[in-house]
Amino acid sequence: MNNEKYYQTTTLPYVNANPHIGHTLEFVQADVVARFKRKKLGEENVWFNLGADEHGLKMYQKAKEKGVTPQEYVDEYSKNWKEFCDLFLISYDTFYRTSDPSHHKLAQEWWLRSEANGDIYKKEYTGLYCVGCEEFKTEKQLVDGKCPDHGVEPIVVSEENYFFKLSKYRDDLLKWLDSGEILKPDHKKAELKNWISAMEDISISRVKEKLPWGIEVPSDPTQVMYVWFDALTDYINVLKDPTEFAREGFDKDAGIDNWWPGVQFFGPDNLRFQGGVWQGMLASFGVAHTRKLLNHGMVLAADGTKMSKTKGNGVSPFEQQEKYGTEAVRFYLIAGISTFADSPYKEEDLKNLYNAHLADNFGNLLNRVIVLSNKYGIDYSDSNNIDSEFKSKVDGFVSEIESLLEKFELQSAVQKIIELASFGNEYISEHQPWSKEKTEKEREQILSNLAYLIKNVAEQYSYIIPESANRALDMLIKKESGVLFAKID
RNA sequence: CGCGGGGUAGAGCAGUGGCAGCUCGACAGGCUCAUAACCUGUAGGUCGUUGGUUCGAAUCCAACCCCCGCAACCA
Repeated sequence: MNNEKYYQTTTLPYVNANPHIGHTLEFVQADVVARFKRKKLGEENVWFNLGADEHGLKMYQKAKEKGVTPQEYVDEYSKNWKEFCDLFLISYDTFYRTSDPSHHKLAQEWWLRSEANGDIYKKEYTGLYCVGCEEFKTEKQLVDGKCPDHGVEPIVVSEENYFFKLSKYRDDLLKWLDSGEILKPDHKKAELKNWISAMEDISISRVKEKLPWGIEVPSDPTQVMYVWFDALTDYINVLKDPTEFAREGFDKDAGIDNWWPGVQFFGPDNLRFQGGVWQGMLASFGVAHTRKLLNHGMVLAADGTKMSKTKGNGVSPFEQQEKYGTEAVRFYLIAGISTFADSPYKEEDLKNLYNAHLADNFGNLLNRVIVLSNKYGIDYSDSNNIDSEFKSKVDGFVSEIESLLEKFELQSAVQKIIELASFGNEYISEHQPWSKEKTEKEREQILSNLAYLIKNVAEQYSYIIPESANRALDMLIKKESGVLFAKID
């Protein structure tokens, strides 16, 4: 029995944001790994967490605008996020919500622990405060010294906040980052280390009067925790108390020690939070650092620049899904988008890659093997008919694919799956089982070999396109010919 | 001189001292079991610019040009 346990989490999006293509990339990447790990380690040994960050000023303001309570507001939005995950077949085990009472309790416990370690202190903070926005502004946010939204000069306000001694952990974090292959991609290390070397203590609370929607500081009811401080603790809180957040049938044994340290997926803007702030917090809590930080790239618009609302060059995951289907989008995000580097999202590429690799290469191979075997009445299901040399070649591909997946090199892994399917097409062309010269015995061996190859391709594809891959296996077993992947025009 | 990444075929990328590669796209031939598919082959690149080191540079060094991200709700 394998007792290795694997835990991974994505970042928690602000719940009032609309899911965009970057979230889709992060979730799909994480989902592919989770599905792979479940296959290798067993369902019960894999835990894939996802969730929503539900506190903060934005949520509070939006709820007020809509005339609903913040809780009602976040309930609605969390539901949308879950639907988004379902739409893209994201097989999370827990969907964590920071507005949940159990999260409040646990976040407060961590606060007290950090405080007991002498890492939290009170300090006066002075800043430019816009009364209209009810928030502090930085100099750069101002236009001609005035708030761009309200056209009013902000006033200088001082308030007392709690601060976290992040600077205390600089050396610890720098040492940890050099202790192994912690961060992917490697070239982001310089950036992170730069930031860590200069990191200062951070404000981790707000005056409750100004921001009633948050978690109370345990020792001071006039203050609430700053969203980052509470939200980040989710990654380990869920391991303590998963009951409220788990999918039906979830029965994983809880406890940090069983599952942590885990693997974290996050985007480019989160590098300093996940790699710096959160790691400092973990050190303060006396909990191990993250096992692996996976920093995916940014999905850029087709012209290679950042997607933005003002430029109107954004790509909506919902539109893409409607246009091409869930699995085509999933496939493109893994096969066409660089796993760790910034990449442009081009619909033309999505179509080409889908047509070339799924319809023409794999889908067509599947169909031709089934049609041939039906035509000649061949049973390819007997594994004794598989040629051993052929089998070891296929197995070699599979082990290469798996070792790439172990290293989270998702795009390279798909390339290998594609190569394996191509090998099938080359093989069938070379051996021509349709030729009149072939004996039944020869046809049986050729088609058995190919059936074995197809089965393996489908199994590897099942992490990326789970529904189609299962359908492929089903068609193969039932010898049911047909078009599995229709071409996209 | 804020920090970091990048500039290689029409497109997306790999290649960190030894004959310029991969996928897609384009084109030609072959095959006919198959989804106008598949197989084989062809075309297409002064590797951002200039200078240097070297027997030899896409790769190392220097300077410069250009693009992108972060710094500012945002994966």
